[in-house]
Amino acid sequence: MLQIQFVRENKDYVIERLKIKNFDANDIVTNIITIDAKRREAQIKADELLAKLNQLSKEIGDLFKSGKQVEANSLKEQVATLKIEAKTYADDQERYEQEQQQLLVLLPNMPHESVPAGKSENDNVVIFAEGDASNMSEEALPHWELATKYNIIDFELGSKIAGAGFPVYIGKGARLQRALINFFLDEASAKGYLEVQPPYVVNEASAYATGQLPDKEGQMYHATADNLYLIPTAEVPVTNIYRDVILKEDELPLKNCAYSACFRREAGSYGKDVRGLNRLHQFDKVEIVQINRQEDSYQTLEEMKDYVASILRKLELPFHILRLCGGDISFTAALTYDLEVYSKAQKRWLEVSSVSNFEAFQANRLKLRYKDSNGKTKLAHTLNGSALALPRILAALLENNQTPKGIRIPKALIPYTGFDIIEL
RNA sequence: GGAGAGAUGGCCGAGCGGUCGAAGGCGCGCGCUUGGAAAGCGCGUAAGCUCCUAAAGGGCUUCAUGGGUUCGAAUCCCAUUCUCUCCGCCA
Repeated sequence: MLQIQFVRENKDYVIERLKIKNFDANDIVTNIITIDAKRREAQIKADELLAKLNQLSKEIGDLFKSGKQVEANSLKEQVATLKIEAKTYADDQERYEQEQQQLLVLLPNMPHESVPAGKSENDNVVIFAEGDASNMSEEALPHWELATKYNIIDFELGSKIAGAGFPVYIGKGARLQRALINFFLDEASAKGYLEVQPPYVVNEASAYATGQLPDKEGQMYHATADNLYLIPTAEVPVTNIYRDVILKEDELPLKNCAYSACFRREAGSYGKDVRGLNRLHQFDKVEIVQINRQEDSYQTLEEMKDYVASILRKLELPFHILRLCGGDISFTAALTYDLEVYSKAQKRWLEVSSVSNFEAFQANRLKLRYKDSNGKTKLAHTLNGSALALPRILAALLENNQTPKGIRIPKALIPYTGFDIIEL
């Protein structure tokens, strides 16, 4: 959520910036500013009357104490009418506040200067590429066929138990999952990220604070009996650790990593995108989160991007890094890098990580602040990224490492898997 | 799930319906003291909104959350959430 004070003081700038995201903010911003004026007007009136009420109440108290019952009672009558008046203004104020809030949450975050204009993913800019992204022979199998051939993932069995998009991993497949999770967590810990294990469900307040509610309600599984939501990413519970928190400056940067299962309804997805492991309702992911000073957040973003790249390198996967254009960047992000791995058998790039700086956009809703060296309280900048999501990594590993003998396990993973090949 | 007790500032903890944004302590910051440190002493130390060009200063709100009673609520009443104790159930 953008800060109202900033929007009020930089109306044209905000509208201009949001055009990069192909978002026409003119009407909303104009509306917000009108309501903001009314809101403050109502507050001034309400505050004035409340101040008077407080004053009179004190006088009444004093009068009672000194035994002047009659005067006290006549003051009481005055107060009665004042109260009604004050209530009207206070109600107005609250109503405007809510209206303003409802509009404010409709505004996306402003993109960073370096975000290229563009309409769709086709306008994203490749800023880095590494590894051999050539295709394999025509006999190469896509991962869903490899999964069946080697009996390591059973998609039908998952459908029987739960539904489409809930695969069952078997034997070396299951073991490989566990290896990847441990590998990712160990790498992150070595890089200074403190490991946390959060709940897999969150309450309404948490879902609102990170912006899943109200707009993405349909994308989350909802346990209605207890009004809990299954997390779509560990970002939600981990970021909420810092809801309503004021950090000390020397605690920054704050680095957390977390493994969690992630649950997404993915309503509206279809076709080749959902084939095999490409899009699941339940998947595993290790998430990295950083909280930092405003002036340091972009350096942190580079560091996080490079860190994720280093893991892909260790897994010997060909990848490239995209700077997302205005049309493809998410609602909440100011700048996002996508890391995509080349899947040689599907002959396409698979998004395996998204690393973003949200600047103060999330922190504003979260009320996540820090005291700087002057003792001033400021909104922190938040960043996060997948490091990494398992299914597509698994897909690429299976496809890219298929050989006539079996599926080769990259060196870095062997200590975790305990085997170096998946054979028939 | 049943019965009871509780929720106060960064932490501990006090708080007859008015003088309480809240005693006292700890912690933290600054200063004095010291060769330096500790101790000691002094001062300071919540957040949000708002008025003011800004600073200074003022106003309003906030003692789990939401409502209510009252001229006036941390204090009384109701609901919700959470914590603790006992019972029940149970990985």
